[in-house]
Amino acid sequence: MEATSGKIALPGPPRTRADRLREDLAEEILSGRIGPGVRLDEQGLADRYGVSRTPVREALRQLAATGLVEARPHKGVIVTTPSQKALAESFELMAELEAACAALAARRMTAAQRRGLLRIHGRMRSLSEAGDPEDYAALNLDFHDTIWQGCGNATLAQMTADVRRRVGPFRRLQFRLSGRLQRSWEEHDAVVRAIEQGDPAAARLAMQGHLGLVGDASADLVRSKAQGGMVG
Amino acid sequence: MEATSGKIALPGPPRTRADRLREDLAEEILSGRIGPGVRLDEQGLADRYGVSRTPVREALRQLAATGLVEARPHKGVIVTTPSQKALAESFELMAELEAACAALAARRMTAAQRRGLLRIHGRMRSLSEAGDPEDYAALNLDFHDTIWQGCGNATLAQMTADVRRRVGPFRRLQFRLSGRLQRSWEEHDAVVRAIEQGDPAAARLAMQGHLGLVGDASADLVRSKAQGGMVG
DNA sequence: CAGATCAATATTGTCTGTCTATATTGTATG
DNA sequence: CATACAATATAGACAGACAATATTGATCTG
Repeated sequence: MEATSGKIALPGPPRTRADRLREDLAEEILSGRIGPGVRLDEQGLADRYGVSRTPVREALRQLAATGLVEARPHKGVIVTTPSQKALAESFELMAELEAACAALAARRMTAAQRRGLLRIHGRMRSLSEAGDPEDYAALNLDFHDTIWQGCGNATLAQMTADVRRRVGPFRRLQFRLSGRLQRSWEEHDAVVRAIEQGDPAAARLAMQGHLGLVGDASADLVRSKAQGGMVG
Repeated sequence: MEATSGKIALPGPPRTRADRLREDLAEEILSGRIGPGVRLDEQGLADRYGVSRTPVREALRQLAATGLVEARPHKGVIVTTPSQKALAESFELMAELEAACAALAARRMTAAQRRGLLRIHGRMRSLSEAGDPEDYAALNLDFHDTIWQGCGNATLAQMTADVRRRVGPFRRLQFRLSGRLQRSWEEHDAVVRAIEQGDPAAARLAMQGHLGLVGDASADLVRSKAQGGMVG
């Protein structure tokens, strides 16, 4: 998967330096190596990467357009530090998008895609029983990716993937992993069953339930309480 | 509403020339004055706007990041011409987002927001009966905007507004207006009633029905048939 | 000594000019 | 007539400089 725009699979490697720079920076930010709030100095980056300021500026503008960094005139760009509120909103948005994918997937997934989903789902069962959070998390991405692809709407799939990527670095702060694998697998199971039965509504609800946002008050709570913070 | 990023309300006017240029160009594209497929010459734009190539390039990069234009290395940027498939996908995405907004609004709208919605809804009834598509369309935006704001999730609201704005120039190509006002108002009425009753599921379904994507085969059709075309 | 005012500084925004790389076009040649 | 190659135009990138502005630090005043 490509770094910045999140395009699923591009033919050749990108050509311009600005593109490469943008992807490098995006990767460093999303992996946490650069970290929120850090200021990105134009000349410094130019020196570090051995290019002039021109491609650096273009890369930064593109990153700013994706929301990964924040640029204010004459003050430079900094890696965005989402507020608690903004994070909660993004999680909720992600849940809605994933749920929409699941609902559409229940109607449109091809037989091959369903087989693939079942295969992944089966492997995850073993990992959940064995208690292997590492590999489980890796396959988890495949699981969701299969559903995204199965929704038959590349635009929606792309947007869902993008949102998930953006909140990715902050997921660990909100989820406790240990012991949750079995629970997670059971929630996945509900999604898989709904898709198998071709029941969009059930698939939507199951996915929303999996992402922990069915009727819960957490989002509403954050919404009413947390006001301040930075942009996201 | 601001032009490019779609931010709802900014305090001061933007400062850098690149920002202004980006907004001007976005406005010209969204209003249809520039039109899909048109090539945007850097030097030409620089001359036209009395600036150097630098801010022009940055503006174009930002527009490319939003998907309004498409930039390929050494070939210049052109206004994106979404394929039929991409358009259908965007409409479906918009419907899902609007439906999510409606569902959340049913749970979270404040009393004041509900009053505002009812007020707009009432005025639209008169316009629909009078057969005034012009004013009806104008108020229609307010109607949906009220629901976006009422969902209590600014991130979701922003994304919904952005998607709607992007497909805006193409809506007229797919919708026939005359005689549809009454039907539209009735669909709105279903949404309003669901929100009034605080029924998220009903609100979601009503909104999906309003946007013409409940169980219909149009999207699936386009998906299976239309393959070619340009990016979107 | 605390606080405010203003100058020095650093960084971004922009310009100009130049050079290079690549896509396109046109021409010549087999 | 088709292909290969050269000419051209434009985008990508570089370099240096200046302007605009935010930040910082020093100075001055109460």
